Amino acid sequence: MSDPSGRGGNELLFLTDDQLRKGIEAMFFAYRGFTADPDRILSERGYGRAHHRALHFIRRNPNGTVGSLLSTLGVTKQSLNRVLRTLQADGLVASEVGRTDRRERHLSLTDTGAALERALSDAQSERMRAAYRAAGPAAVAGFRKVLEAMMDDELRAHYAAIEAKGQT
Amino acid sequence: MSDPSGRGGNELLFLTDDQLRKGIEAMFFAYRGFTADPDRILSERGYGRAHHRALHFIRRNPNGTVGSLLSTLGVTKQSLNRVLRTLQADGLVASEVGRTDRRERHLSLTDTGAALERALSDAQSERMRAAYRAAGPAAVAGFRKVLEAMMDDELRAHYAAIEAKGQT
DNA sequence: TAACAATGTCAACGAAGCTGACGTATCGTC
DNA sequence: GACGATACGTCAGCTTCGTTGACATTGTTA
Repeated sequence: MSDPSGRGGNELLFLTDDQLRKGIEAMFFAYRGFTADPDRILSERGYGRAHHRALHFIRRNPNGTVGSLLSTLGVTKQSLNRVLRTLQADGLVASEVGRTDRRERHLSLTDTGAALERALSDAQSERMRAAYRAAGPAAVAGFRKVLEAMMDDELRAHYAAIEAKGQT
Repeated sequence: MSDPSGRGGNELLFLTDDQLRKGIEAMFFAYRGFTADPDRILSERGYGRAHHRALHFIRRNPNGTVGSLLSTLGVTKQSLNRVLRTLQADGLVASEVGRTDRRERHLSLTDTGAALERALSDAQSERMRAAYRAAGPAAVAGFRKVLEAMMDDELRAHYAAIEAKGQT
């Protein structure tokens, strides 16, 4: 902030220890806000953040296999399976045997599943929208740029692949 | 939604559903990267993310009380106590009876505690620095702006109070 | 047919959050 | 000086969500 814009040398002012620390703390506090709204909805219905993530990425990649979901989420199959089992039992997620490879299971949201996903997504988007609006387009571009640079290489590949698929 | 971008008005393009979703996913993947490096160090020593947070904020506010730490971390005292107990037992954190109010306990890092905190902080800062450098000063300003707008009001107050204290 | 791959599941464990209840020391106030 | 509030610690028990390890089932492929 407040770049003294003096002259030459302190284009590096933003790499100060203090600036880095502020970034770290901002990330910490912002992530709490980021998850707060969906968490409320989820806990009302007896679900947790893990269910949210599963719903989100199933919607993002309908009819994707369990394996692909596993690798975007980055958890063990045992952990995912626990979540998936309850979502299927509750009729939010449907699983279909693969056509070409019958070992695979392809996951999709049922109508009720899609409804919950939408409720969660709306809550989170709403906060995002407010933040975006408050910060303005230029800030948003910077925001995305820094976040992308912060990912692990492997995660960035996932991210890029997902984003490339285009939107809704 | 999905502003057909008819004509003039798409300074609002950044508020598109698709843009918001990308922001959400970027946040998800970036946070994983954000915590990855410290997590590695911590698990080597048998600690978790909760210990990291405690060490971080104790260093940030040396001789702060347990209560103040409690409210910046936003967890219950039982949860914090479990962490604090091990950190004290391992000689990383010192607790001193308050001078004016003897009910209070004031927390500080010992030398070994400070050393671990520094190791964690360095790892995290390193990634932050790389991301900042890759994204550039303008992006960093935007990054911080959006993050601050994303916090809960109450958290933003905490954040502001902490940042106001100036740096190391 | 044999090897490998994709998935599901049982069991056990650990980290880290939560609620509720209770104890102790201390402060402040009537 | 007694009493209620405050700051902190702690016991017990529960939940979510991650982990490892082992094993079965079903299919694909060489």
